[in-house]
Amino acid sequence: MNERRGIERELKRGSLELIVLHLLAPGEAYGYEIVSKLTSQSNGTLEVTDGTLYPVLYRLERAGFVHVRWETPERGVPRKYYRLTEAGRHELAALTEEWTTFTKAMTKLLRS
Amino acid sequence: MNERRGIERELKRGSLELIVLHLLAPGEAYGYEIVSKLTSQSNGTLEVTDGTLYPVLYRLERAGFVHVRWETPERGVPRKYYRLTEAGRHELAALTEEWTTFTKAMTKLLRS
DNA sequence: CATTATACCTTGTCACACAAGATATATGAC
DNA sequence: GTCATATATCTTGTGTGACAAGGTATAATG
Repeated sequence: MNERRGIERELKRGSLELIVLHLLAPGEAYGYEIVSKLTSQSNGTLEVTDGTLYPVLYRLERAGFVHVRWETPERGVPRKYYRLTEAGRHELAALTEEWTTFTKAMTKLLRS
Repeated sequence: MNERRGIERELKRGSLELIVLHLLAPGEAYGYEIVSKLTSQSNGTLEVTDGTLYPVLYRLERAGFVHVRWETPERGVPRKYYRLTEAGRHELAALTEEWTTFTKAMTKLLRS
């Protein structure tokens, strides 16, 4: 009881979209790949379940920030590849800016 | 239309409790005072409305992280003063740790 | 005396991270 | 052969918390 659910779940809010856009910046990637990458790195701090990621990707697509391409290999499960659009790059820049501003304000406060 | 609501609202999630605990660390304070302080400083980045803050304070009280004291001056509106408990100080330390870990992971990712 | 500032509280809305389910194919173990 | 695991996608429901928008009451100011 008293679960002590931690604040990581809340901390990710607003940051997750930025994380995904950033991961797509170097080139295209598919959903499962992003989940695996986030799970393996950063000691799981930025770990995300697939049930969380897929809605994010859908939102990004809906907003025009990513372009989607299906790839169906001769053997294997089809993959959905995501690639940043021009609008997506602008959004990435804007979110990075917002995130940095907020974090700087927090850091300044916590040091006072 | 297309409101572009920004991510600041989401970014505050999880951080706000930490902010309040931190502001109470030097000594007691009352709600309206905290709202004013946050509104005036940090270019409004960490600005909070009273409708947001009071529920936070209530949650902190409920969890035993703050102690509450009413002060009714001979003239003027009564104020509700909040002061950290020992459990509150531990929570402050724990949240600071969690926040720092998360932010470091994000910073590392964004630099890659 | 009407407005503004101080100081508190409540209700309803919205967004989103996540758990828990589901589907389908390929591979490896026994 | 079949049973489990890994790959890869998606959906539905739940809980949480920041906020808008309302409310009450007192003191100061023009």
